[in-house]
Amino acid sequence: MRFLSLLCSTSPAPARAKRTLEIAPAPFRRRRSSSTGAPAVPLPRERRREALQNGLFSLLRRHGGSRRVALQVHGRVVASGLLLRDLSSSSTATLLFNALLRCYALDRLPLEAFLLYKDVQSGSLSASSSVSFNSFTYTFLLNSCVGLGCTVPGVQLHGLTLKLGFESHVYVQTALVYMYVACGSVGEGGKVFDCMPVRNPVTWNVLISGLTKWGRLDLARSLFEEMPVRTVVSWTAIIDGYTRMNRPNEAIHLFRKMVTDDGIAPSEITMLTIFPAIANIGSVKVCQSAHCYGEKIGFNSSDIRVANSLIDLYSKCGCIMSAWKFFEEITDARKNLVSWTSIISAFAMHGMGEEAAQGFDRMEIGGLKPNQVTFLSVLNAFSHGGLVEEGLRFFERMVNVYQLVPETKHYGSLVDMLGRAGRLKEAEKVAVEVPREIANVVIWRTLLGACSFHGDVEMAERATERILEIERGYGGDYVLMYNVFAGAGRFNDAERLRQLMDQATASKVPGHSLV
DNA sequence: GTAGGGTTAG
Repeated sequence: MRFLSLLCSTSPAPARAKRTLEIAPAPFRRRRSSSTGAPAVPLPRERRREALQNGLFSLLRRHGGSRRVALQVHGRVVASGLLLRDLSSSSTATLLFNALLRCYALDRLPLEAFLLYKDVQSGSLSASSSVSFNSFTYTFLLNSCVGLGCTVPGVQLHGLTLKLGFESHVYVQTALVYMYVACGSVGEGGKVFDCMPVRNPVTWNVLISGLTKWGRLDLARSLFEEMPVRTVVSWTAIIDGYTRMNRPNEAIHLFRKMVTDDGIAPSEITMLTIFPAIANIGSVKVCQSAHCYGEKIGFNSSDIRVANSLIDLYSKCGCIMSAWKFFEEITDARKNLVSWTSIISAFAMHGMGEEAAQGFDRMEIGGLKPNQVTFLSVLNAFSHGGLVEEGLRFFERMVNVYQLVPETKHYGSLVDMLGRAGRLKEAEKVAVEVPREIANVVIWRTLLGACSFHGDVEMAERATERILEIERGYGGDYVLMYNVFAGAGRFNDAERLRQLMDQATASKVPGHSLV
């Protein structure tokens, strides 16, 4: 574990760090007078320590988002015993300690946060504690708990904060609501919320976002209507809820309402939230006006995520040329891996395998390293474009050159690609070779589809067997298999299957077109 | 020196 090696290390910086960050003034370096070159009088110990604390603190502020810097500062704190000693309570020490916790909370590193807290609390870092815990400490610790996926440490902190008298502290209580709902304990979060004597918009937003995240859209909506002051975050959260629940028209309606009724300007995040809703309704006109708005307000050029999402949006609205044109307008320096993956996936959607391959090559030349998502997009492009040999070659490259472990979807794409091309034996071989831990029904369903298309009855039976081993309730499988039997003239088998389907009480939802 | 919404696959 990186943290433990840090603790044991005598070196102030973690071994993995590429370079040690320069902090002025350095702790044990003697200053030289600039005029004479003679050593200056060393600062008193306390002042020297405070200077170092300040240096580390401002370093954290400047590089707040960097995990490497946080770990380095942590290492420095441990190695130099900075939070230790017989000082009376020092505000700088507390400041530094909290800032470090904040970094861990933002970076979702609960373990590091708790170890730091424990060390200070137990006194191994603070002989008579120069650090005093305050509301900030508990806010950050609670935020660190998010992502643990369990509320146990959070519940303990909850008790502790009550004991310490933070029961009406808005920040601490809001952090509690956040911790509970983010960990899935929506009811507990609601209880804390209900008991709060004072709330602010963030408190409401935290609860609303948590509710939409867990699909409780109606409850979120009523809170949204009830809240006294709605900010852009509130609107974004509720819009996102509708988008996720596949209710794009309501999402777009709310977006318009936000701008016209409340006069609130959408943020970058609001744009990111509304794009999938626009893609869902597939309106080129709305897509274009979203593009224009982004240009006007500057999001398209200031935030690469907005630009990337626009590529995807154009593509999903059927405008591959606009997607391509917009992509090309982004300067190479701004394009990141997601930009390239988005355009490759756009080509994939439109069956343009050659273009996807060219895009991939250009990306590689530009020095970007593809990930699993990039490869999945490329494979899908080859599958939809019928470029089987290229697909197999890229799969091999993904595993051997880039050392990426294929996921179920990569195998699924291969099966689809081989199956479409009628190379059923190879497709079945891939399906059989999928590691057991990640094998799923989709792989076999894909193969069954290909068998049905190419009329291979025996293989279709084998695929159906595999599907039924895993899942029995999906009527589509029976229908496909029925068609295979019927197509081969094996009407008795077809009838037997239909009875089997009735027994399994599988139901097939009748197909319908949205167009 | 606090807290909240986050781009690509499907």
